[in-house]
Amino acid sequence: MIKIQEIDPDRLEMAANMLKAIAHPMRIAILKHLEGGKKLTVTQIHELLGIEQSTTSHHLGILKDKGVLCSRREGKNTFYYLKHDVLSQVVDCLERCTCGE
Amino acid sequence: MIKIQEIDPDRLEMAANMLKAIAHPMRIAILKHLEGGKKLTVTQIHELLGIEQSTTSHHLGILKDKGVLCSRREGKNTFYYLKHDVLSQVVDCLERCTCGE
DNA sequence: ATTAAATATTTATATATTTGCATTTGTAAT
DNA sequence: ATTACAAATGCAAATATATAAATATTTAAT
Repeated sequence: MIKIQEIDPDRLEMAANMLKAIAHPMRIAILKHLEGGKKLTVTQIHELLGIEQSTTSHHLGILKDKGVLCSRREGKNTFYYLKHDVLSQVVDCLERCTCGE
Repeated sequence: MIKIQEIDPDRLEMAANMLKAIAHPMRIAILKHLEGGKKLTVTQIHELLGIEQSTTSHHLGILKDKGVLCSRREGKNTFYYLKHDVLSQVVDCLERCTCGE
């Protein structure tokens, strides 16, 4: 049994940033739409969520910047998808915890 | 295969709040100290983290309010501990994700 | 080279969060 | 009842975040 976690401030900061990126209702909704390796464009997400295009782009930018999502441009479209699929499990886990209040 | 997640705005909000509560370097550090069912007092945590007593109390209050921690008073001390132990797994999972950047 | 569609950026405003100090409340001991 | 220790609260200043409107960039088609 190795104790790797001596609480490195930088890792702490990174983890917090990643979580902060996810910790927003719209961004969680985005993640849920991307579960299972799905790839969606900015427009698709903006229509699915019913929020402004620029707001959508901002949220996607945050998620990408913090290492939650990746993106790939194909012609005029940019597809976004989960970088680590486990992240959607994190969200599910959290939701289960919010259940039994 | 049941599709439970029709993305209820309230659940979304709840999950986001819980995540927001966790998404802070100091608060993640607190969770790591409480892993495995450990119970610590405000003073212990405030000394472990090297931050102000009132700041510590604030952070603990946020974590408790959002359903991440529970507390139990014993004499002059108040012990804080994880409500759902799975939450420390969430943190570990996240940290693993921050690794392979 | 123009035009149009998709995405990103800039900017401004509103709102929320973090932090520490000072204070207050709760509890136990003398 | 006074004192002492532990924890919580109110407050203010600094900082960060969210949103949307307007603008700019990128790419493809004509």
